[in-house]
Amino acid sequence: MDMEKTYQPENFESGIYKKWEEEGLFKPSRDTSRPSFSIALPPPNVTGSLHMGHAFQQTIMDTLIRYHRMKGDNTLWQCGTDHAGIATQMVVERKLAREEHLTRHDLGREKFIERVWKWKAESGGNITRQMRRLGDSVDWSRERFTMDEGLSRAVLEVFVRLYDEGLIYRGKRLVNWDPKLRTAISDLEVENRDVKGHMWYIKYMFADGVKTDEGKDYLMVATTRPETLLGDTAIAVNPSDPRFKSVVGKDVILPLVGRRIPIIADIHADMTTGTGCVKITPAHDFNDYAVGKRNHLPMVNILTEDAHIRDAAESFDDAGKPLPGYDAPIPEQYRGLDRFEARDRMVEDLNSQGLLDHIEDHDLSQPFGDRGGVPIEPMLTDQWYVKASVLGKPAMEAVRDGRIKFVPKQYENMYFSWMENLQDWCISRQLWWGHRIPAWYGKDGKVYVARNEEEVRSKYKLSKDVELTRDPDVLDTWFSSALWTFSTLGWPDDTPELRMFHPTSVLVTGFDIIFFWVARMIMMTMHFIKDKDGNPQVPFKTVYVTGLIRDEEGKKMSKSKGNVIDPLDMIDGIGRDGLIKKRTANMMQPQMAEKIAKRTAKQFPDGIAAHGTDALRFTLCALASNGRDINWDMKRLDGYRNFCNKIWNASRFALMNIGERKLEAPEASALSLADRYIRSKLKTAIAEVTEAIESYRFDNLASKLYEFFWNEFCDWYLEFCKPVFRNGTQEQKDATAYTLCDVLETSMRLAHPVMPFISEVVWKITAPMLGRGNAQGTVMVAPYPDGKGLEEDKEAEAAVEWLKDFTVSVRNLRAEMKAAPSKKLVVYLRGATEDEIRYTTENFSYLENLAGISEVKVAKEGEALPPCSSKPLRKAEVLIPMKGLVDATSEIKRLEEMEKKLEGNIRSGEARLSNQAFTSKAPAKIIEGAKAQLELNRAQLEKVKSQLSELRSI
RNA sequence: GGACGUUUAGCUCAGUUGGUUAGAGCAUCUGCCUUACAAGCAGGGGGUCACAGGUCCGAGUCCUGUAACGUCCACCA
Repeated sequence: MDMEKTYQPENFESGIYKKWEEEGLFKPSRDTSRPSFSIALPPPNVTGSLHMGHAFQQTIMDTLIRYHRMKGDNTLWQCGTDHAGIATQMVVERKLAREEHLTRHDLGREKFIERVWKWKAESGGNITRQMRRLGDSVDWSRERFTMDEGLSRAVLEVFVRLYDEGLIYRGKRLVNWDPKLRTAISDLEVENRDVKGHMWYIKYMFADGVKTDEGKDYLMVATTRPETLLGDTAIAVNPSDPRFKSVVGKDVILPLVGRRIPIIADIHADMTTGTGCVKITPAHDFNDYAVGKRNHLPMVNILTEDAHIRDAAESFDDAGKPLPGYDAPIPEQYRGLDRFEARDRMVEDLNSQGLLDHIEDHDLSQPFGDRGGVPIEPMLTDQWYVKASVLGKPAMEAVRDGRIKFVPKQYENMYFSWMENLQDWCISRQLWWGHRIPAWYGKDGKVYVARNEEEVRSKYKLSKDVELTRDPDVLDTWFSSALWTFSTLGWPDDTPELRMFHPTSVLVTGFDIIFFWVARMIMMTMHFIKDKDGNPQVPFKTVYVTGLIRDEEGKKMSKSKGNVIDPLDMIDGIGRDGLIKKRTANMMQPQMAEKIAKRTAKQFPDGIAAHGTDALRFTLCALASNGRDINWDMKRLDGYRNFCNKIWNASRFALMNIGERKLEAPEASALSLADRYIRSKLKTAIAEVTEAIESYRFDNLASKLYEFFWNEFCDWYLEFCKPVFRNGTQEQKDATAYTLCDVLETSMRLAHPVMPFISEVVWKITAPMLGRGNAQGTVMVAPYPDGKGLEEDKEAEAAVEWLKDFTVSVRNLRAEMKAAPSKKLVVYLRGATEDEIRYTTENFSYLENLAGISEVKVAKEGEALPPCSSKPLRKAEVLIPMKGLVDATSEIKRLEEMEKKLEGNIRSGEARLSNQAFTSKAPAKIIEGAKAQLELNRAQLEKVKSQLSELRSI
């Protein structure tokens, strides 16, 4: 197999993946004698596309999966996609509106759902294609979709069981209502945004001629939502507020409406806020709802489901039962108006009637639906709820006692603080795309819950002629996601997979869905899945929480900001115009397009170059510092693409020098110093890399691989190999060839979890040369390096460290003397130890090349040398005759600077060591170190001084 | 209002239970097309570790406080 001269990943990555997949290598071994390792992929939106966050998380998952697979574990990466209720429905609705000018209501439920399935079929393959390009080794044969038959069965099962246990109930309550999507949403889906608004001060006139103690014939009420006054059913004052004590129990006249409402005393009213009087609208405000319940106030709903003023209000009692006797008329002029239009009209009318006292600017944080993007409206509706408080207790316990660990740990705080005051979870959605709620209603409104209509009739003993209608609502998407770890493994059946792979090993996800998903998964799983002793099983043992990937300025990547980069464009590259087109297509605010196009053109004048999958994955790992958001940096990606290129070329070097042939392992005695050294370093690198993976430090994993391969293997070892291949004996050549190939092959296995493709290419060439091929012919299932068979060799390391230091000293001097790189130098070494002299002379062939020298002369102490430029090296000294290279004056100047610096070091060292407190309290090791350092500095100073006096005497 | 996080070189970030003179990549400067690699090689410059106190022989690291930025939660008549 030939390696092309330059690294071009696009030529081989896709082909390699295809082969792996075709050969079924992503499936678990099912070898139960080995530990199981499993990850459930957080299911991406089925019709979505891959963004940087996915690429990041999936890289980490794939790295873990590949590592464990190579270790021989029975490894499963369970994948699949989510139906993403609201998101997907919205996309299809928008498409429908754009292309056919239709709403879903025009089509009707059945036809609409057909369209969604069609859309899924068309675009559902997008994200899985992208995952393949990323190299994800997921078991595609087990791919699931949350609305599959199997998973839907799990959803039904869970719902029915929870209902039968009394943990799911239906009730009329105030919920967060999205008027754009016309559905209830959970409190998690509400996003509070700071907006500039107003506070309106409105006079509510007393009925029956009542006056306050101050003699006013009205109560002043401050509100940010004047339009809701149509639904007011009381005014509240604080029970201990002296200003209003005398009017409690009296009535005021509701402005614009004329209805009488009572003044009540309730602690909700704060004497120091606003005017002290607060209007109570139980059907349109969460606090007021609580006040209404406490005081048994009627609740008056004045809004339609798209937040227009109703033609006639609906009245309920405090238990949510219709209250036809309560007459809450809506003045004709407001009927049918949008809520904000109605506000304007009413404020105008209040003003003209002299009931508007004044308006103040007011900053408030307003709730918005995170999907629909419009202000949500608290709305009185019938919804289904999960009693989260009951399920929450064991879920909290599992994290508290360590059965589930968060990495980084600080996210546990976030989890606890949310779990501690867990609200019941509203699970019904007034959508069409999703799992339909398995509840049926009789004509009398009675509720029956079972897996299907047939079961309802037998379970509740209903005869055939009882008419039943099914609840039209669907479940919150997160309801089915919460079952993901076990529903994908075949639950409610007791499958071998469930026994083998549950609990899963680790969950990799973003902090933004800890509440939405992680917490609910823990609750549901622990309630339904028990181990063989009947104890609740956790869904996963570790939660690895990733930060967000932001753009280079630290801004969130979003379509509307036009700063998104598709991970695939970094892999395969994209031209400038293509990138601009992508970023400005289908914009919600087309006016932004021009700005985005300009910025993009400026930032990427030549588009984005192809970097390959391995470089992208390596970069993502390198940037994955624990618990931090990542500001994406293209330069890092460039740097790591260069690293791939380095691996490529080092491999080419090896093949050029060895040739593709079978290699025999040499006797230990045949190994050169460099061979011993690199084997020793490799052993350390293996230990460090393994430790990094095990502790989820993917940044360390990347930097250890990088350091070893580039700074040790390439910068030094390959250079050490050159003279051997040029001038060595056959035996020396063979030993070095073997070591070179061995270390390269092992490095590829070490790197494979992060860089699956380039490691495959190089491994496939090198492994057979060493007799390490496998039946499948892939590094994917080759054993992960464990360092066995490699020896730590302190002596070789020490010798090579000396050779490196020596080389660096000579290079330093050469640069300072401005000697041409091509000029071979004669170098004197003076004052070295016996070992150091031996290292130098025995390995002169290495130095010749690395330092560009023709001869090393070992000089005795006091021996007269020609005038030299010199540099202390440890306690010895390296000298190069300055003749023709540098004059004495500048050399003296350089040495004087060095002298100054050394003297400074010595002074501070002496001060430290003469400090009683230090010598008596610091550990011996530190004191020894300080002494050695001082001694070294003194020796070096002595060298510098004598050299100085010698030069000055010329 | 409550909680958490961040602040280290021009930029993006490491820095372990406190221990000699604080690191990497990129950028920058100098010199090199040296038969694996110019996507490279060799060498250099660049830091009051946000600020103020404290503990300690010793603080980037521990404690207290301050500031700026960020995130989450709660509240908002």
